[in-house]
Amino acid sequence: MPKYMTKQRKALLNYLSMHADERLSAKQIEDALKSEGISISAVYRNLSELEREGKVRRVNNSGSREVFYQYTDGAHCKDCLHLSCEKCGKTYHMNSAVAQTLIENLAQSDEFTIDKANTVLYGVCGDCRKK
Amino acid sequence: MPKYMTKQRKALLNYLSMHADERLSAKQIEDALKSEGISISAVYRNLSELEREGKVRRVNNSGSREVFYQYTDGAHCKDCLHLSCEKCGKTYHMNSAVAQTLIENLAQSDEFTIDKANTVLYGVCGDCRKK
DNA sequence: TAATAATTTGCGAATGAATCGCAAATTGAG
DNA sequence: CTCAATTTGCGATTCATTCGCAAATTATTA
Repeated sequence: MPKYMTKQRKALLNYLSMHADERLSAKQIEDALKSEGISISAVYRNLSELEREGKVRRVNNSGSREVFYQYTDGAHCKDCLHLSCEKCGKTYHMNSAVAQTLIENLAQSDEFTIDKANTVLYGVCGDCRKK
Repeated sequence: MPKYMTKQRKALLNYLSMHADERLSAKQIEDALKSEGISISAVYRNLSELEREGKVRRVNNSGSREVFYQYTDGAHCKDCLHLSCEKCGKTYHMNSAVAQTLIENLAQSDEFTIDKANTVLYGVCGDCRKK
């Protein structure tokens, strides 16, 4: 969709690809790219663009107004539910049979169609639990 | 926790109990109670208070900054996951064996502990699907 | 019921993320 | 290299939420 590959966009894409599946705030990104020379407006504009293209997803903890962005390659995300660790913010991709069963079961018995793209299960991941 | 039962708090509680499990924005509540005489500040303050008491829950769609409040009696919410309809905003309480299995399975195989209080599955409910 | 102390209210100001408008700079095609 | 289209950065704006504080309300005690 973007017509011109500017240095700001290049820097952003580069940074995002280094941090796939992490939850990053706009400010965090701006700070990280400060040295490359990028304004907060450009950060927001490009993130929105990437969101439209389906490469970036906006997320936040339930009930919070604090928004994060996360870059996903997308390839392996077609059919999985997402788990988000409340401690470290990392996203895990779940594509187990159980998840599938849950989704199908809901569709049939409860007549509720899960929107996989927008559903995130919150909790604490194994790594963080051990600490 | 509140010491004094003011008319504003009474009006708010009354309104909320009439709309249990619905997602209401602060503005929506303010508008509805305008005639009773309540300021937006009082709406926010009392909602926060109720949230601290566990009677109100803040929610929003993933990635959105738009916050809603929903009143829950809480009694039947101990062990269920929540389904939220993206069309009508209604919340459904799911306590099926499948959900339980999903949660236990994640805990064991993936070592991910679901935070039931903060997890909402998004999708479309049966009623809205039919339309 | 009147007096009093504590709490809560409403207002207006302050905050902070995100968006907008626009002139200036950058990009890439020819 | 030239030029039109696109993107940038800045500053102003919006909008939900929070804050500070004086004034009003509440409940208690006499």
